[in-house]
Amino acid sequence: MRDGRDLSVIFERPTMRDTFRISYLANRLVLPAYNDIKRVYGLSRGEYLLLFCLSYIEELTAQDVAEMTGRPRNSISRAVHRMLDEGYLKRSPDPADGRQALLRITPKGERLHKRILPLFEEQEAKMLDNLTSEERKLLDSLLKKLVLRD
Amino acid sequence: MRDGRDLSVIFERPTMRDTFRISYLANRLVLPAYNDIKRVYGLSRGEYLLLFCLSYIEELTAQDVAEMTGRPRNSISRAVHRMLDEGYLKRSPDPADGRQALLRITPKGERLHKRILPLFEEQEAKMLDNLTSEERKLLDSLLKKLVLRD
DNA sequence: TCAAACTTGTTCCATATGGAACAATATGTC
DNA sequence: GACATATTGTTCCATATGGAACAAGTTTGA
Repeated sequence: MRDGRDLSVIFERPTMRDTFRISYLANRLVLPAYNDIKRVYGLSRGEYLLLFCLSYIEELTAQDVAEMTGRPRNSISRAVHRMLDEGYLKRSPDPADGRQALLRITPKGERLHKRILPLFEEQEAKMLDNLTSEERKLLDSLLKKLVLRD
Repeated sequence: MRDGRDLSVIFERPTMRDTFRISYLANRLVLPAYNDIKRVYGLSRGEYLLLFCLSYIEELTAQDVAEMTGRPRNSISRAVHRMLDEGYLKRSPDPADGRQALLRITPKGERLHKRILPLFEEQEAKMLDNLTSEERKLLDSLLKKLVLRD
């Protein structure tokens, strides 16, 4: 930045304040980790999101993951194929519905996920480290209300 | 989603909870509006961000915008050229530093921005509409702390 | 029961995107 | 003053990304 100009006034805009702040935070939280993941493990965002979702919910369809993450279905589809090839996921046809398939993470996938998680946790910790524990609880409950909204 | 399965448990993960929530909210807040902007006005995200920043701070360099938004410099550079061509921006060399140029929004750019803003405001209002005004104030102050952190 | 409407996952394609290298200018240091 | 270092904006390029159309399967409803 040239001389001492303070660009952070952008966060004080009268409208779109929360939108811009949240979007900015998301970038800061997530992009450095995705870059590392790409560089070190060769995974794209969609591929990582698969690991992420399946590490917490054991069985999901591609469509489920698309809904949970807000990514388009074709991105997820592409990612599923990559991850199957690499042996991080396995897939079985759903006996109850011939259109869809059930995805699960493999032990190899779980090991990968365990190595990746700290990258995000580090960013999150950095972001939160000037909040008191009270404030963190507040933030947590407010965010929860927002995400469960729709 | 197949039958009544509740995918929202993903928001209760023990780690990366805030990261995932913030990232999810950012997607929901911002992607629909960017799609509309692309479809209706033909502007990409980078192009819109230029309007956004320059509608609030009257004079900025491309580098300033890159820092404020967290986007890479080449994306901004590309956007600047498009917006100059369309007449939404004007640029003048910085007399004090031959490397950089000073950007300003034109009246045409301002009119465009005024038409676009409601798209975002609508999303933001929708997101916030189940928070009380107390909670909104709290959220506002917490987000402020977070964005000013680094 | 059967056709229309919808859903899932996929492929194709056009475009958005960001890293790396570069030229021009500025700054620092001796 | 001059050489090494840093910064700005740019171009080039390889890749990520998402929309649209599609095939296969499922649901709906007369």
